[in-house]
Amino acid sequence: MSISWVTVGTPLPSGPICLAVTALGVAAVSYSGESVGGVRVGTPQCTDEEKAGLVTARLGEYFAGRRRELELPIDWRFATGPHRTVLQTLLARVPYGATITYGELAARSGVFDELQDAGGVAARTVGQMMGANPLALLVPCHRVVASDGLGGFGGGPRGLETKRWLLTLEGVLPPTLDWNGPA
DNA sequence: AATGACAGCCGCT
DNA sequence: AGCGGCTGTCATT
Repeated sequence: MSISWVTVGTPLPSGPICLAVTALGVAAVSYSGESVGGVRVGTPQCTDEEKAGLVTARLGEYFAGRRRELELPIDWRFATGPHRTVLQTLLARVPYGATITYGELAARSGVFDELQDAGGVAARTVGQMMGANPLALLVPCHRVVASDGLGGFGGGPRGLETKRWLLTLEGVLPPTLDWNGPA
């Protein structure tokens, strides 16, 4: 099945994002043109006007604060096994405006042996899975935080800043002085 | 209360 | 086969 790319402008500190779309839906999302899941961002551009328009419109509404759930079709091809299970758990259990810790998500996913989980091993594994998440934004990995703070974020040098921006948009964090999003 | 060591693994190169 | 990376707990001070 072929993959094509759509570029969408955003108010994020990291700038525009690129989305990989297939006939099944969105397969990957990349901040600032980094490769995802071993697939290079770039050509070919998406020529399906309807699909590209839908993606652009939904994201635009989300960033403007007019849409809480993206509700875009997802192609899970780049998330397999436990990785996919954790991502789907996150998508199903953590709604807009809520957060969950790495450890708690690990427990709820049920893919780790909790009795043998001494020292937060499962939590680290979840963190690694979030870092390798091919579906940024669609699967709300920015709502996963550390037990004692914000936690980390990939997506380039502006990663953490981007995570804060998204949490501010969703009302989890108070706006900063340089907030450029919707009220 | 603050700091630091350490344990352990998925996926890319 | 190696390595880097979005954490949490415990033992110190």
